[in-house]
Amino acid sequence: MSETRWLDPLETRAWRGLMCAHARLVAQLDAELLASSGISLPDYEVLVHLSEADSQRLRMSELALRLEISPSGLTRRLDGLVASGMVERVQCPEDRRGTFAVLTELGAERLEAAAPAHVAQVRRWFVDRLTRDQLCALADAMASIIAGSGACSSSEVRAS
Amino acid sequence: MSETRWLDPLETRAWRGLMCAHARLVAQLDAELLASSGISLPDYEVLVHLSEADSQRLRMSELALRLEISPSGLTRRLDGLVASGMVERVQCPEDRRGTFAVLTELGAERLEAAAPAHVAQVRRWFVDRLTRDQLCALADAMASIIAGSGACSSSEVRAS
DNA sequence: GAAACTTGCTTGTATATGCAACTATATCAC
DNA sequence: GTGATATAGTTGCATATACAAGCAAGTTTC
Repeated sequence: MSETRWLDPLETRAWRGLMCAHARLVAQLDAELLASSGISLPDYEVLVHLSEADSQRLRMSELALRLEISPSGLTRRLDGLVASGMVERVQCPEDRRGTFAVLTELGAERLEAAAPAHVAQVRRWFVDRLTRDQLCALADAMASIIAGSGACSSSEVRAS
Repeated sequence: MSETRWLDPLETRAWRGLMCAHARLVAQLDAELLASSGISLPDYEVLVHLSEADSQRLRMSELALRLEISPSGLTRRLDGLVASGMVERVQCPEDRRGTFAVLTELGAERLEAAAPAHVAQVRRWFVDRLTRDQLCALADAMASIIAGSGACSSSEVRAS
């Protein structure tokens, strides 16, 4: 075992900065989204993915991959969204084990109502703090990390 | 209310990329750390912060700020670390409401044992995927975001 | 210096989220 | 086709984490 190569100051700054910035952004955006539209950030992300999908529906397994959460986590998250009428479960006709999560009319409306304020907050706390070059460098850097990490749900980052 | 200015492709790529890369990194590193040393990533972070502090101790409130978690979350996290003997609680003599979390001998040993493998994994999944320029751009970008967001526990990012 | 307020931490409670086990269906091997 | 295996999703259980309320010790106000 060779001598450990510790992180130098720049590496540390980048690593801790990433963790800290993420925590701040998520806390801020979740709180604001909940206050402005009564939808949590995780729920919002479900709605966004469904709204972008063909026929506004995705298989549970595919949705879990895109959201980076466990299947069981998604089951429970969907329970909540179904209870509030924003999503429906529809059995997949080709594979009767499978279930589609389908965005409802109400879900689409709630999303449409929530989105402008949320996007404005993403701008405020994230996009507007960075130059165009920084955004580009950041996007490339994140793509490298994602490409290096396990099974990349292909559509995760390239989409829209 | 003006027309919503949606995120353009680059902005979206940066934003989603950040969320996705973070999720991947945390999942990967937590699993590996737990497997290699039986310490969870959140616990490891507590140990790191204490090890870097003067006299290997920090007030609960300060530690919670640095870790970006709630006071109650820290109380419970510390309960676990105290139970496993890696941290002690010591009443603050100047302010008897206050408590110091103090790294124990055992905690320092466990941290020292865990650190090399963990740092190697941070290199593997994060540092090594980026060029020096990317690391620098990332560190600066994250610093801008953190500076823009609420009360920055001053030491969070500049330290080490 | 006592009442009102603030601060530091913990505890009650609610919600979230993952792993492992389970059920149901599909696919493969022969 | 029947048994073995694999896959999709859900559920039991354990753990995590936050908010709000509570308690104890400082601080301020008068």
